[in-house]
Amino acid sequence: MENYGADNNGELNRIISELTQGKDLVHQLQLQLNAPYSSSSSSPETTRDFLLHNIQSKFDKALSLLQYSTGDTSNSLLPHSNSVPIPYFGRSESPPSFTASPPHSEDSDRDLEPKDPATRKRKSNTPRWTKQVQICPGVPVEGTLDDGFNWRKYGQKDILGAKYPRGYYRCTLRHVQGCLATKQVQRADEDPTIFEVTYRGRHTCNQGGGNANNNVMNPEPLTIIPQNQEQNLGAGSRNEHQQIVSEPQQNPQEILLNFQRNLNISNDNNFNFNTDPNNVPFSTFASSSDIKSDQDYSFVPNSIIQSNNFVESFSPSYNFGMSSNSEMNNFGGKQNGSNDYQFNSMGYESNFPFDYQGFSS
DNA sequence: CTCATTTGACCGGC
DNA sequence: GCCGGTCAAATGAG
Repeated sequence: MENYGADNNGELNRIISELTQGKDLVHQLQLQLNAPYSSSSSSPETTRDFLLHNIQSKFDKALSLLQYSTGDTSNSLLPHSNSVPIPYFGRSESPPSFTASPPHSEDSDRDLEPKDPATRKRKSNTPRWTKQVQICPGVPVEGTLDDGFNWRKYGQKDILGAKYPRGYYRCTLRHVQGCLATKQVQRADEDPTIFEVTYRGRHTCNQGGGNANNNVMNPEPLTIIPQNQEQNLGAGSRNEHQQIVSEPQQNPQEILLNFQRNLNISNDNNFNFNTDPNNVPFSTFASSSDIKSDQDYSFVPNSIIQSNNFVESFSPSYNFGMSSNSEMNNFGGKQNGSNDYQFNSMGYESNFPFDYQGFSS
């Protein structure tokens, strides 16, 4: 589905070059980290910071090149990317023919008193955008797709004409901060490995490093990928765009994904290149909550598989801090004080709340 | 005990 | 009346 012309070959070489340099830099960083205590001229921290900065720069550049080259969807490196916004997505969505819901939520108690009629109106004119996420076949989906936000499932429904039920999620900070962002997740009929994630509303919460605006505009730039875990992707809040995360099929993707596979960062702060790429299944994104302390993690620049509209950069926000959100939404089990590695630039971990049972039935 | 998920029921648009 | 979206009690996990 992709045809790479001569121009793209040139771009591709540049991308490869950048990634290769980045890989070398990672290796250097690994040596730095492994070194007991180098008596070099500069302090270890300075050297590491320097290397880190360069690595980020290389990745950034490669991503920019990649996304620049994917600007033309006909030559897209993203098999199903669609740079065209799709304001209303789905087989059953109604046009925005009625007035907007008032800002207050629909959480009022329907049993105690009549609801404000408007409270249950569909949020038809709230921002809506869809992304498609493809998972690795055979890999359990029971985990999460990390989009940098914490979601809580509030419903699931069988949709007419759809094989799989649709899951409904809302921001966990809905009650705390009045964030009205919601999302719907549905497995595609045609390809069960593809999930359609429809986001509605903007995050007004402080998830994502406390910058709501940043949340709104930033899809997930970077996701941590524990090996042997399920895919963990999602969109940050951004007005109307579509994304697809797809399995590598063409050279550039393979290159990048091999790169991803080979680049790990382990929990002891060591960067590693896997010697065996087969060790890391593709797209084994995982719930942050599933991350075990002794696991290796793979950096995956989600931006390379995102909308063509973006030129993402690796944000150096490798926040290894703990999530302090008391309303953590850890689907598949609660989590209290476990290590939440925050690799999103938004500085927040979240789980993609897939209910595998629901989506696999 | 707390909190997230499940699931049947309800609500509102069409 | 149908259907999608949401609510909230029940349930279960940690």
